[in-house]
Amino acid sequence: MKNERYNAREAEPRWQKIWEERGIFKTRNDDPRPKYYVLEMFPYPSGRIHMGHVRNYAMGDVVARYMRAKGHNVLHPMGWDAFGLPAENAAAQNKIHPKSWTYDNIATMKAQLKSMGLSLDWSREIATCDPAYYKHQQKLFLDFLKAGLVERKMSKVNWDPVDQTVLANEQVIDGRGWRSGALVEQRELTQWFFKITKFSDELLSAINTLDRWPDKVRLMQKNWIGKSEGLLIRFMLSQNAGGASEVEVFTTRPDTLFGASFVALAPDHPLALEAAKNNSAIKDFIEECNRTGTAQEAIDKAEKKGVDTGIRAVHPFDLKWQLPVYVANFVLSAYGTGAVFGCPAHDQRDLEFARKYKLPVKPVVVPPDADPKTFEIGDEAYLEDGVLANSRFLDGLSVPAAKEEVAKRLENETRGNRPVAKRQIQFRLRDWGISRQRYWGCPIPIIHCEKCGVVPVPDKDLPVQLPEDVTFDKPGNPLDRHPTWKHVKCPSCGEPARRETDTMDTFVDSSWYFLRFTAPDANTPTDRKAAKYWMPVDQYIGGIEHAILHLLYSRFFTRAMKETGHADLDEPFKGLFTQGMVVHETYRKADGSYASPAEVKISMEDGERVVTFEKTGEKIEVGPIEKMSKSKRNTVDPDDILSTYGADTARWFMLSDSPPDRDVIWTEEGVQGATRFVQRLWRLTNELAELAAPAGTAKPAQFSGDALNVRKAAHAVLANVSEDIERLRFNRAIAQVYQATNSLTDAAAKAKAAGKKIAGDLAYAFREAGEILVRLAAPMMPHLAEECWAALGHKTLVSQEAWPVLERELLIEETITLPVQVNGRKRADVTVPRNAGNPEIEAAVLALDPVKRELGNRAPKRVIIVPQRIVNVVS
RNA sequence: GCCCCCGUGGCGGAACUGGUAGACGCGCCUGACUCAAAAUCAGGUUGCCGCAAGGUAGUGCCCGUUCGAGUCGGGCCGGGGGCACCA
Repeated sequence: MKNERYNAREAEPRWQKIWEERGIFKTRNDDPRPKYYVLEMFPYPSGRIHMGHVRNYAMGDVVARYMRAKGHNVLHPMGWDAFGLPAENAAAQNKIHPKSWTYDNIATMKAQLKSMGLSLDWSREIATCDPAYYKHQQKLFLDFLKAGLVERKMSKVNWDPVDQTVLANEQVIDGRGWRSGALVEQRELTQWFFKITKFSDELLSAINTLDRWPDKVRLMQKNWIGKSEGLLIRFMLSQNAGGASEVEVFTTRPDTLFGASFVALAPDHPLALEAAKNNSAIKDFIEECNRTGTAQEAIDKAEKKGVDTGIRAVHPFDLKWQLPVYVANFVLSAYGTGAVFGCPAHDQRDLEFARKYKLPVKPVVVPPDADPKTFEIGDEAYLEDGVLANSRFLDGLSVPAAKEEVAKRLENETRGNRPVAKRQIQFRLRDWGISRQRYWGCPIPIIHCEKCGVVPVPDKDLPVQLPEDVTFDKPGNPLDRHPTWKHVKCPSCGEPARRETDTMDTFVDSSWYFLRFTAPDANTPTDRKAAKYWMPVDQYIGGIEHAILHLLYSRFFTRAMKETGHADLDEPFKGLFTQGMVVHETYRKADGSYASPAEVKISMEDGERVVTFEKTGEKIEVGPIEKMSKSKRNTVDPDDILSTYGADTARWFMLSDSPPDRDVIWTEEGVQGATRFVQRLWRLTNELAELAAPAGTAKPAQFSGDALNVRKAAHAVLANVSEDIERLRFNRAIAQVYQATNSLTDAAAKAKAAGKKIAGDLAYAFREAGEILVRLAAPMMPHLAEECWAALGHKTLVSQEAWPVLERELLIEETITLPVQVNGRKRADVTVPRNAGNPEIEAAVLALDPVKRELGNRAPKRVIIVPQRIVNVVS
């Protein structure tokens, strides 16, 4: 045994089989131990797993195995985010049915995940495309509908002409569909919406309770919800314009009202459209704005443009003061009222607009130390805090006081029986449109009847199943053109009616799967008892790309499910961790084409790294390190890695090199290092198996010398690794394991070199240290750890062993070595008893030669002693 | 344009609340074993001066606070990410 190399290829499947046969990762809902729910974002079954998955699931598995060893009942499930457009695209291209394409992919990827040796409870596996899952999603939809959380409304939608589908605003990137990249068109459609805005305020304020989320994600969500407090102000018009006698604007800066020099309307504001009726310049301008639309946004950014409508608005505080009303390209119709008053001195966009059209620029807020008479605005608006000026009764007030004063006065002034202004809280967040004109999604369980209108599908008829006989040869929705599927009888009146042919956004599927995992076979969407026991997810791990949408929708869903009696909590994810990407350097051939890592050969010549194309020997230029992608050909296939090096090596390396929230660079050398360590730990374990006391030997009463040192080192590492895993600092945990391996290897070599038979306390210490080391490595390298555990003479599985118990007193040293500085510069070390008093330490320090040399004949001015830390002598 | 994050050896990165800068890994160099290679083992590896002991500079740049700054504050420079022309 001793001289054999560890053979991962043979050992890994063997241990996986044992784990599976004994069902040790199956989790029960009625286990008395404290619960711990660790979840990684479930994958889309695209075909094969990629390195990002390996990293993500390796992290989750470390947490799961660690918490299990710490005595928790751990839920660690896996499933498939299985609906979505790629399946339909594959169907259209390769004549494979989306269902078989999806399930084939699931089978492949499941086998890949299994070869990673993850401690998953596969009995809870979910696929969102399974009618057994989406049946409950349809029930949730209907319950939400009943509870007033679903709404059907006409709305202008982003139409993706390539995917033939509607996109949410958040799915439009630079005016293009986020998947297809096609230019998005505007269309009017009747859509189903989840009323997420009902929870705007709560979703925002509860972010403050998510203290185990990354600050970055919390900030992104806050910005996305976008709360702003301001004032709605009515501006009377000097003449009626098409029946309108006023225009309402929203502002967060009512304090700057006396600096107003114009009013601006969005291009599709009703008043703008009215004004366009008999003014071709306005009409042309509006058309120009519509034509350029969102796609031209970036180009338009530079220039603020507008057209004077000729209409004049009356200043709310001065009936004689008239402001020109413009239609402007920089005013958004979807936000606020679609109209603003322009205050050029204190808004950059307004300033640029005013300069272009020679409108007045009057500062009304000036820096506290500036003279209002001479303060002028140049190319930049003044956005800082300051004191009000040129503002009549507001002069001298602070900005908040002025805001308050304006609000108070205008609220109390009525014109046409209504107050001139009212306070308003405005959110950027919009309702979540979920209708998709696609086949491969969860059908919306609604029937449209001529007589009865919108009729929910009765619960007993759920699920509304997708028909399987569909074609993908034409664009558009196969459900809509299916010959029979949509024709049904109205559940209410029995007359012929038709089904809703839209399916749900796939973000719906992933908004509650974490709840379903707690009772995957329940015949209601959730088993409330199980959900109550397991939720919230204690540690959720996934990519930063889901920082906004998926997480926000899940937070909404959890609240909506609470309101409809399916759950008992608001926040689904107590701890969130967002991992970095896996990146790899890129290789370019002379002709500019990319080469894959598998095709190149890397060698060292005169200390220089030389990369060549293996087949032809041609030189390769090493390009920047980038996210692994097919187009750059810098991907590494997990299957190759797993079959060459084994799962433990792949997992180890994925966790070792970089902090988990940062990108990790995949390098061949790094993997080699990891695989070397596998062998080192295996050799050390076998060495220890010979040197150490047999398993089960009674603990000696006393330890001294090397035995004590071995124990101290082992327990110090134990303390650090435990803390590092708990804080998800896997790279540090691994560095600690390396260190422990080094010191134990040295200690073993020293003991052997001494030539005496190792017995007594040292033999025991070696066993203890070895067993600690193996268990510390186990969450990261579970297969090797099992093999080592067996080699140490155990019949049990290390996967089921408890975490080593820390003996804290071993961490306390009797003497401590303090660094000694003179004037902040390290000059020496001093070793003193742990509880030495300051005078004692000072005396010892001043007696040191380097200190005496630095001080010369002078007496020290001060001696600063930081307990247990450092001594600094100031001369 | 706005907001956020990050700059530490040849490389990835350590350094808890201000307290020995460079843990650990990779790479490289030297040596041992070997006919040779791989594997393994031992030693070295921030720059500069020095045989060495040691000294000296050093965490993107400048300034400040402090007995003491990679860490805190101000101002720059560079890189990355997010976004909303959001009034």
